[in-house]
Amino acid sequence: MLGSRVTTVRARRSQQLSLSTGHAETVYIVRSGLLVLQTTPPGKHRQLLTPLYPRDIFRPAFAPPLPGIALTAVTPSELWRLPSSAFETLLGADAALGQHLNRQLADQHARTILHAAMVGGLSGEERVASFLIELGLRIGAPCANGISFEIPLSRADIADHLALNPDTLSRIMSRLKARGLVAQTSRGRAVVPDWEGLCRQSPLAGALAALHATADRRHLKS
Amino acid sequence: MLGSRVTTVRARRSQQLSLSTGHAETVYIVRSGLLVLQTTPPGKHRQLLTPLYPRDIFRPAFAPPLPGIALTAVTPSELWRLPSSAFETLLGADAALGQHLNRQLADQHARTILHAAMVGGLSGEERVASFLIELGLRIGAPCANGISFEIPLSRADIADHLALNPDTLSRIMSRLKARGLVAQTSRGRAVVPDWEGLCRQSPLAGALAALHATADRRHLKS
DNA sequence: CGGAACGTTGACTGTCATCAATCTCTGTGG
DNA sequence: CCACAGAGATTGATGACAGTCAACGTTCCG
Repeated sequence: MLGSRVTTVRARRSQQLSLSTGHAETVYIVRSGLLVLQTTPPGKHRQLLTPLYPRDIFRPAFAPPLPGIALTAVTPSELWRLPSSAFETLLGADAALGQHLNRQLADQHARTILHAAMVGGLSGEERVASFLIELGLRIGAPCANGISFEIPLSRADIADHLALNPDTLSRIMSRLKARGLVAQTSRGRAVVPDWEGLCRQSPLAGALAALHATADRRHLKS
Repeated sequence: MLGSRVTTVRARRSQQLSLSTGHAETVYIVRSGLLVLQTTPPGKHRQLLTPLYPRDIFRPAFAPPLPGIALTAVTPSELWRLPSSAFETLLGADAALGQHLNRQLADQHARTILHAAMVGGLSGEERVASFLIELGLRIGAPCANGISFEIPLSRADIADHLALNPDTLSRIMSRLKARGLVAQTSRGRAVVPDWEGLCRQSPLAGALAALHATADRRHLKS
């Protein structure tokens, strides 16, 4: 019934999606790929505020009016775009669907709060551990030596997400590698040989598992 | 029509509202007062994650499953409590009302992201300035010497909200006072003689104004 | 093979947390 | 009304952690 109002949008790596289409607000729903909401204040470091995974819902109204705010694709992505009026119809149309969407929105809200708790309360090392745990839960797959996953973000991206300096991030990663908690196979790919050990590095591991573990990844919840 | 399912709840200062009522999730709507979502991880500092102002909506699902998470009243507060099923009926029942509630939820989401940007990207002094701006926008009133408002939180509360140490916060406040950007009349009450000057201390002043200025406080937006 | 982007590492600097001593409010009881 | 006690706030000294700058190493591209 809403088919005609839904557009499929494809975004290349680093492509930015417009947030302010003026009067008619649009809603995006991520189908595949990874995007981030980022801001670049003048004279300050860029910040990656919120990662968006498949099934996540994004409305421009979620983005505070910060200078240089933009929704950017980290990996090639596919999204649905629909007018917010259509989205709100969806929320009300079918009770089960509406409940599901509300649940999804609440989850995303909780993830944002969790990120604030991470950045505000944890040391650099704990933040990096938490980030690796999040990635492992989201895109990790068990392999011979442990849990393996692609790291789709560059060093600078990760640093900007964790409120760290790229140099500091590099040091922390070296320390984690020295302690055998992570290993790097190739550029942009990591293996976690000791998942439990990594989880012990982050006081928020439990909350991360609750919010990021999907049905097919419960094996990581330990 | 939903009257029978809405309960009015009163909370005293420091009173905690239960988050996990088990199966039937409840939704709170703040009528008056000020509350915060806080967490107290074992062996770590408490964190005040999100302040809740009148008209704000809170669902337990917004709270990530952190250790010691609780919704706490900072000042005596009054809330409406209703089952989440009733809330979702509200969302769908009336298009205008649903749109308004969705807009409110999006605003709160944006505020949470903004807080993460504050804690992650600003120096201690900028964070304190941002906090004072937020309070001024929310509860400030013009008076003879500038904008005046009550500070409902204790020093330790503010520090936990801004991811600062209470001692450091005290130092920063002293510096701001020395520069004439804030003044204290009595305990727990502040006056901002130079609103513009204070806004210049925070790179996020504009975003704060957009998200916190209510219709009757546009005079502060400058 | 060369160049550019990215990552690593060391030395130094600045900011903020910690600890401890002192001071200031506020409420209470004599 | 004053003295006192206790909590909270201020301030100084010190140390740990993360940011900055700079040099060097790696990877990936033409």
